[in-house]
Amino acid sequence: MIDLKYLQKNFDEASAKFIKKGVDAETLENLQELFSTLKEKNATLEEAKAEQNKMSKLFGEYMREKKDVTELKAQVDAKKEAIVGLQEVAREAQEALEKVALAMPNLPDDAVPEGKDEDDNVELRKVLEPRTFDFEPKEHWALAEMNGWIEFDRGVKLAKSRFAVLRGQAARMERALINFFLDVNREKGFEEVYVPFINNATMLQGTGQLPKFEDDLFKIEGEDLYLIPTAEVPLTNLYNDEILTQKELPILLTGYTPCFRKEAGSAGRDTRGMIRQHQFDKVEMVAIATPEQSEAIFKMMVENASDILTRLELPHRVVELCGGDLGFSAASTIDLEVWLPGQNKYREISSISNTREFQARRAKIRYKDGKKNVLVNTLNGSALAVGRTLVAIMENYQNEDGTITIPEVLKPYMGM
RNA sequence: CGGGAGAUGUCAGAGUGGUCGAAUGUGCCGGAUUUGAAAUCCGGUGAGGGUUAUACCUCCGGGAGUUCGAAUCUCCCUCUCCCGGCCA
Repeated sequence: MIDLKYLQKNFDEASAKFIKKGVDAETLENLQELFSTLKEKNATLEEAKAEQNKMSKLFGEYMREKKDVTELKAQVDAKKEAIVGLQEVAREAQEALEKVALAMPNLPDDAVPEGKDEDDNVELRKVLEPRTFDFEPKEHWALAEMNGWIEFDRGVKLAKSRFAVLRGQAARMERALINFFLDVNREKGFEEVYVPFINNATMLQGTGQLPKFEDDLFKIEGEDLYLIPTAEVPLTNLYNDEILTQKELPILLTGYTPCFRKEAGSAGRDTRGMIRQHQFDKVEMVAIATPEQSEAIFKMMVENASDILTRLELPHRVVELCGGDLGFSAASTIDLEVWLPGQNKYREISSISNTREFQARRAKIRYKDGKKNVLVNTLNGSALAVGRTLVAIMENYQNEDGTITIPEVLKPYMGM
């Protein structure tokens, strides 16, 4: 959630920033209006309540002194009636504000490049040269079929489209990758955590998936529960509504979870292969930090994800997202894109974001700085998306006969 | 799923209609004592909103109700613990 007090006090500055992220000025004005209305209605209501409280106290005194209370009672009754109306007005103002405020994206950092979509993202650097092939490299779905690694049709049979089955070596490599990622993250100081794959609506609101993106989530029927779309949700919300001590920050967490996404709105995109599935594995990094710590941790997280790709000898590039391509909760994001020779392009394999206080404000995650409670900064990033890594290995490590060489670093993880 | 008990501040735990945002202990912070530490003593210490700052409002699991007044009474829900069933 954005800081409404900041918006109220620095309206022009905030508008300029929001425009970078594609929010129009009208929405902002509306929001500011709703906020000041709420404050006004609340003030009126509270004043009335104060009067009622005062009279009730007096009532107690009258009783003790055995004075007549009929007149006082009439007064309180009248006040009570008035309060009911005022309460309704205040509640409506509250709801109107929340509806708009919870749907507002985060403000982008000042350093975020201008731009409206992924074409305006800025490539920061390339890591490792793509290999040159003396044959036509195949796409992963062709390799999957040749090796019997992935069964798309049976995945569809078991569930529906965009589900797949991994078999034999592919299934083992999936598991090897998870272990490899967790081990590297642990080396870098992240604590390994195992969490529920189903979270309640409050948690989903805390990290920003709800209320705006309900259509992207798998909901459990008849329950207030959702399959998680990313481990960012449970890992960050581990500290939902908590006040941490400054000593324990930063908290660095890593965890493996499957992720479930409806992929609403991406009909027709990446329908072939394993790039975009309803269920996929991911190892996630999450950091809870003070505002002073968050920048350095952000860089460290990017380096770590890049390092994992390097250890797998997978060529990739580091891309800074422009304002228009930033996700809902992010103040700044760096994507890692891995080279896919079969598709002849770079594809996203990791996305690392600093949400600053945006999620912390929604999820009420604070720390004690002296006497004051201060919102933390929360950061998250993949290290890495497992299915897409498997795809990248297949395409980059393919041989002319369609076989796939196992990357050196994975051999111990696959009992080789 | 069936039976019983419970939900209060960091935690433990009192409070059963007004002077209770809440005793006491504990934890934490500051200070005294000490060469330093432990022990001891003194002081401070829940959250959210609101205000320049006070006032003031809200919160004792959540919601609805009774009452001039609710942590305290009534109803519903959720969760936790114990016993039993089922079960990886």
